[in-house]
Amino acid sequence: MKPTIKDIAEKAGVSIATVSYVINNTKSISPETKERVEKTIKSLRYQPSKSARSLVTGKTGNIGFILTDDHFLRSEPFYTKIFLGTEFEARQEGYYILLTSVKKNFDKKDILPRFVKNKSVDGIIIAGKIPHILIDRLASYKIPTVFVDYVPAHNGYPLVLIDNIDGGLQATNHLIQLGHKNIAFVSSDVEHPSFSDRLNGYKQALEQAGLPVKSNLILPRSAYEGRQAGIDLAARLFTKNKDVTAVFAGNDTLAIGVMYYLKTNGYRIPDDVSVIGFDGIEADLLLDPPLSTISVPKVELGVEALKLLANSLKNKKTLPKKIIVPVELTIRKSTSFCKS
Amino acid sequence: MKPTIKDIAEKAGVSIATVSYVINNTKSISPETKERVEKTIKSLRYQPSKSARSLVTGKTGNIGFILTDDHFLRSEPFYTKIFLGTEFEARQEGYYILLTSVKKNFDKKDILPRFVKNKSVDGIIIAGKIPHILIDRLASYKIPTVFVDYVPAHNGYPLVLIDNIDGGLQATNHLIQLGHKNIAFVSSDVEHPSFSDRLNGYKQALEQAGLPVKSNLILPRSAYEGRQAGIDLAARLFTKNKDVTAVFAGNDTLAIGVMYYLKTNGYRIPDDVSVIGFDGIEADLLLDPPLSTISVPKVELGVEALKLLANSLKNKKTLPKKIIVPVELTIRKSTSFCKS
DNA sequence: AATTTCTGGTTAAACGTTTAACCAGTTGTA
DNA sequence: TACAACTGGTTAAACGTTTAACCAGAAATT
Repeated sequence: MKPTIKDIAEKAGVSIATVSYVINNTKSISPETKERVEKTIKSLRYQPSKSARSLVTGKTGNIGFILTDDHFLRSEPFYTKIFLGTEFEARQEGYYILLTSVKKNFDKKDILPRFVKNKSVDGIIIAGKIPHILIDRLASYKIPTVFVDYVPAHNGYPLVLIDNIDGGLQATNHLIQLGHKNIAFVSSDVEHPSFSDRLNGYKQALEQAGLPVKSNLILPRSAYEGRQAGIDLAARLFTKNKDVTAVFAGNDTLAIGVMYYLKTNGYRIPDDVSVIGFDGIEADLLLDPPLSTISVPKVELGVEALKLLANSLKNKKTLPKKIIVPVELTIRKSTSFCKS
Repeated sequence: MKPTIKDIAEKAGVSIATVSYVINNTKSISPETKERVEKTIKSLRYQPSKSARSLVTGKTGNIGFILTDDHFLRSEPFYTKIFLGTEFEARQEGYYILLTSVKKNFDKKDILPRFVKNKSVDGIIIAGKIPHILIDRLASYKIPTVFVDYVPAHNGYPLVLIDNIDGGLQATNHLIQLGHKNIAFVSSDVEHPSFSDRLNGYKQALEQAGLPVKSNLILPRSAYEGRQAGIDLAARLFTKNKDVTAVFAGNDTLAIGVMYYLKTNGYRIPDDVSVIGFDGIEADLLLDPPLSTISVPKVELGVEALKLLANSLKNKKTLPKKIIVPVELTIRKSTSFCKS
């Protein structure tokens, strides 16, 4: 049988309260007793019962992790890595993570994750863009929540974000330094706060360099998704603007679409057109040339999210906080000096 | 305050035991009382406390899901989809899933997932190949375990498997029907039971067709991993055997490596060499031509694993069972008639 | 010397369920 | 008629913790 706190108490010759105080070190106990108790705990391989504990404390020791299934299934393991970071940090902090995905098009009729309905989590981490209606419905449960890599419309939530503006700046500056003047920006959905920030970085970089911001070179959205959006945007861009020599794509998936369009239409990369992405896709031998990109420390995002949540669960009084993690320019082969 | 079973009992004018019996319908209760209780439950939005429940039943309501981190981070979301299936089915069955990854090279010094050490799961699902030492150490905890997509050396475990032999048969038959005679098989690690089964299917197909099984066309392992292994194997294969017209790769990643080698060495696919993979990678516009493959119903694998585990947790007496899920040939553009 | 404060501990209630044991009434059976 | 067997319910113990309240003795303060 699994030993209980009672077994420890008896074997160590103390009351169960003392054992509890030792475990949680929540009261001053003499060093001798403390050691004696700790020894018996070890010798019996005692592990406190989580259910008994949470029954009395009202805490579950669980944290929910929510993302949309299309994000979860993205072939580039972006959110998977964030999750990995979260789960790893959760071990340190003694939490379990309940991972659940919701439909991208979550609507009224859909049911909320079970763990929020019966409150079997102490807090929630939401990764990436999720439907607004879901956020609203979640809010009514008053469970502490932190967002990673997404800024919900209603603020007041603690956030862990990528430095998208700076990333946009770095990407654009890189192209500017290579001598490019006609630099385009493409995005599948500029409503998404990440994309709009990247666009802002792009604009700032151009202004700082004294280059004009041309609205015909900014394609903020597409009717398509994923790579197809990149193809679509590139097609629209290059049929009208023959003088574009560089493209900053809002993310790597778009960039891949753009590259696909360019290659199938006779452009050479980077000789005719330079392309840079955003997200830090792994170097991939199928991608020819390898894509220059803005690298994002995904695991760290997840770690920070959990830390933030865990802290606010302990101190109760943490103000809504915002953590911005820096990004880094990764130069590969898809960008080079402007030849025209 | 969250309502408790007591609130329900009072409002419905019965004892808490009755409420409990209604909820779990574990005793005969008159229809009228039953309805009255159910109504009050609804009206107060009552949800039984998981911790109280598991304290007395000894069941946690959780299931652990273990896989290695390299599997979890594979860019093709193979195991991610299995997980999705498991998690989805878990909702139906009322379980939560605790997902955790272990290092691919788990060894003695590494610590076991927390949820097994303090027994906060009722059962475990293990997806894909995991280190043997981990399996052994897990075994000592006597937690019901099912394996998905991997056959551990020690048997007696319930298994949910792909029909690898049949897949090998189908792939090879497809090539044979296209007129190929010199068909190679490449694998990164034939110790892995999946690969050895696929190889067996390959051999069976050849024999049934009256074709010789040539050992020089079977490359069972590589010092490399992933796509690099495919490149390595193709190089070894084609420098020695000029007459090979078709390659059956043990999985899609290998197949991609093989294709990469062929293309960069002047072979046309499928005109000079046909290539078929295994796993059912999504059609991908970067892959030229799109890869013919054996499609695996990943989500279903996960669903079946959870069902199997859940059943054995309920009936206690389920014998070690083996569930084989069928696979399907997906013909795309990387295979065609033998031209030589 | 008398009082207060601190130290290191104990006792017991509480958390919200499940479930064995019991019981009164009703129905069925010999 | 007497008794057995259901039916539909109740009572109360148990699960394994945490923690407020208490307490005796030692140390510190007046």
